[in-house]
Amino acid sequence: MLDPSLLKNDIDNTAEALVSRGYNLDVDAFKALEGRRKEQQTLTESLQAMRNARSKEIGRAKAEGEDIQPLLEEVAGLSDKIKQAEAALNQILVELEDLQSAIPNLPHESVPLGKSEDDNLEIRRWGESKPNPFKPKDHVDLGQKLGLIDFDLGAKLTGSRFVVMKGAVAQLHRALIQFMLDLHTDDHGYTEVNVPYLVNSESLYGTGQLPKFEIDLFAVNSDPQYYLIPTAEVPVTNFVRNTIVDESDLPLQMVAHTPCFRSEAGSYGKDTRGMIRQHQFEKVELVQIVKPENSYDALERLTGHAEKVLQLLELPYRVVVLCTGDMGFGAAKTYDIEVWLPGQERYREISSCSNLEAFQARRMAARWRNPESGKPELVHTLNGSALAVGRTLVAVVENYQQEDGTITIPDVLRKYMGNKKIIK
RNA sequence: GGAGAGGUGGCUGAGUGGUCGAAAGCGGCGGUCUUGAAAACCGUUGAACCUCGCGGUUCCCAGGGUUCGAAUCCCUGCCUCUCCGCCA
Repeated sequence: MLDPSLLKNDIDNTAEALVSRGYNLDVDAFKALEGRRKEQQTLTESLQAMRNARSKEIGRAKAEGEDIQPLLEEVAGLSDKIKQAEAALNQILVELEDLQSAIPNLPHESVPLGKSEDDNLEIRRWGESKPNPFKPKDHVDLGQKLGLIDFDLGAKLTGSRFVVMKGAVAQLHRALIQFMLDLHTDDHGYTEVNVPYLVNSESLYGTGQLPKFEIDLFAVNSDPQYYLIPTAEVPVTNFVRNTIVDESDLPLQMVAHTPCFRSEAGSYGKDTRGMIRQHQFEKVELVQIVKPENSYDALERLTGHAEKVLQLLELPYRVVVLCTGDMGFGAAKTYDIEVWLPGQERYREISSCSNLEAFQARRMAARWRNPESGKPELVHTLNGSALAVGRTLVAVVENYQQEDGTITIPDVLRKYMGNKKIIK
């Protein structure tokens, strides 16, 4: 949600800034609706004020033993009028809310202009893909040859875009999770949290998935309706929904490992091969709740925390800053980290680190008390994958493959795998 | 699943249907005192929205209802706690 005062007082500039990310705000419709709101609110509140004053008078008159009948007659019908006015106002407020909750965040000034991922800007690379003396296989072939990654079984149990990992690959998957959690808690100062995988619609509204992106979610047939989380960002960021955080508790830095569930509506035929795009995958997610003045420093650090995982795994990667047209709905600025996949001979997204500024905080009413103003003010929220576990596993398998199809286990993971050195 | 109790400001906790946005205490902030601190004392201290301002509106878990008027009465839902049953 954008600052409503931007829409009320500076809507033309705001609309222009939104165009850069491909969103066309209907300025005239908004202005008209906002005008109606103002008018109806003034009317409603003056009727309410009248009722309050008269009711007080009646109370006083009754206490003094006066005849209140004339006063009662005077307010007859007022109550109905107020109800009508309130209903009309609520109708307008709902329309305004619908409109406002569908508007994406404004991009930060440092974000490059662009229309699609082709306009994203690479800002650094780390590591080099080892020149292979043999033609590298992709993780599907490798996994099948080892008999440890079974897509057919996943499809039998559930359907397409599900997978079963077995034996040492399942163990590698678990080792990656533990390695990442230990790194972020021990070295980067995050608090590990374990959270629900089902959330309510309020939480999804708070982080921006609802109401606009319901189609991307899996819903559970429950009453009230619950949804499977598409990312740990949802439950963890919502820790601070409707709360005023103590200044001394900021920044909040939390790390969670969860499964993530995505319907992948609209990506039919995309990445159908392999584990890159699954309906269910696991992720280690970083979330920070910070003072506004610190949020861009925090974004750099958070991105660095995600990069550190790849560095320790010695996986080559690059960092790109997303252009205005390619950013997610709530993001003001996003860095994607892309890992080198020899099987595809290209970099693929393995992490996305975003500063949402006050966009989610406003939807969530997540605030802190600023001692300078003495007032509650909105916090800034950030999140980033560190990392997507399934894709990291793919990267390890493909980058550490040997000519005979076996996989060397990265040094930092061996202690989590009984000091095993190789998967064969 | 059965029986009961309860949800009020940062926290604890009062609140006969009518100056209640709400007593009191704690905490926070400011001050007096003190070499400094503590203690004591005095004052102050919820949020959102409308308005240049005066001021106004809304909010006592949520949503409905009764009433001229609801924190207070009624209905529904959600959540918490206690006891019983079941259960990983």
